[in-house]
Amino acid sequence: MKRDSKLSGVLHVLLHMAEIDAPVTSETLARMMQTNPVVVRRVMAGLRAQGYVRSDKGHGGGWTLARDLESLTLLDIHRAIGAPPLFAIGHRNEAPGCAVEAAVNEALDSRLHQAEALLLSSFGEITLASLSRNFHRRLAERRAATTSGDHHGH
Amino acid sequence: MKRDSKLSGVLHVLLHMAEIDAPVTSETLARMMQTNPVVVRRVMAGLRAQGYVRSDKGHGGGWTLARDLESLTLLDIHRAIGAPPLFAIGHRNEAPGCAVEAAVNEALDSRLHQAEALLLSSFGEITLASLSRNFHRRLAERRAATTSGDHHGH
DNA sequence: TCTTTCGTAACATTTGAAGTTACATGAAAC
DNA sequence: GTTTCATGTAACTTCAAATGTTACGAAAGA
Repeated sequence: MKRDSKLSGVLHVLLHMAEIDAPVTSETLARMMQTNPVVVRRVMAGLRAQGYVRSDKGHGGGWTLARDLESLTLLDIHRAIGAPPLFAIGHRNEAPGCAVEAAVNEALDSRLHQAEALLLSSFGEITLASLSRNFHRRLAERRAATTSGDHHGH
Repeated sequence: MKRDSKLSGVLHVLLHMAEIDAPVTSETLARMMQTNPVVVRRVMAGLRAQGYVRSDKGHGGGWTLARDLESLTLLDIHRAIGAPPLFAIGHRNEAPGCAVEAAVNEALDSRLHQAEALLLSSFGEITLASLSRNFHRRLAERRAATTSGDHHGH
């Protein structure tokens, strides 16, 4: 079972867009995500439908953030890309005539739903802005490490 | 992304075996799980390796429970079938040179791990015996409903 | 009008799970 | 002992879903 990395890919792209502050083409984003422009458009379409990003055609066109990162959470993004199933496990038949099946499904489903609720609510608490801050902190650390390695430290 | 239903399938099978109290062939189990005998053997092999079930060849052979259902939890079963990934989402590259990627991965992974821990621990609290009790309760209810429908109620 | 860029349908590729076949091994029945 | 029933397992095939690709249309600016 292959893992869906749409969410992670989109987040990656959005954070990069926040750094650039000018329309970015699908072509460029595709290179960042190591994928294809068409795939980018496909997934970004969901974000546009929610008004999180804008797309413009023609010269100088491309994708632009339409919202403050502070106002966007992982949950928003997850929903915008179609709220794909979070879990890799589940049960087989939805309408079990078998009482054993029903008992198993009930037990599994209740725990799965509980875990899902927790996960989604934690997604709701993470803003893209906080991810961006985390990113900048890393950049700074990385720069500091490099500088000291170059014997330019104090 | 297709959902893995091994866990649910195996639970189904184990509960049925508990009812039968005689060796059950892969053939029979396969019919219960609506699959193929070889697939059954494949997944049951993991349970046998843990000593949860026994298999015997030849006439009158088949699969037998080797443990009290009270001593088995969903977590045990999950591990016995190879502890397949619980989540359908994840990130792309494990070794990100990109600081954005690192920030995104950290945020996602930490929440995912947290949710996973919760889910696994809840699996650890559900015994197969409790599932079996749930199953018998359902049977009784179903029987009661049928009886009253047949005008045999008091 | 020509180039750029998105929009999207249709098709191709890939990948991993699941299913299948085939044959070997071992145990009980006869 | 040999026949039948059952598991063990490797190898192969099939299938489904995700992803990638091609192709062409629409809109916007140069």
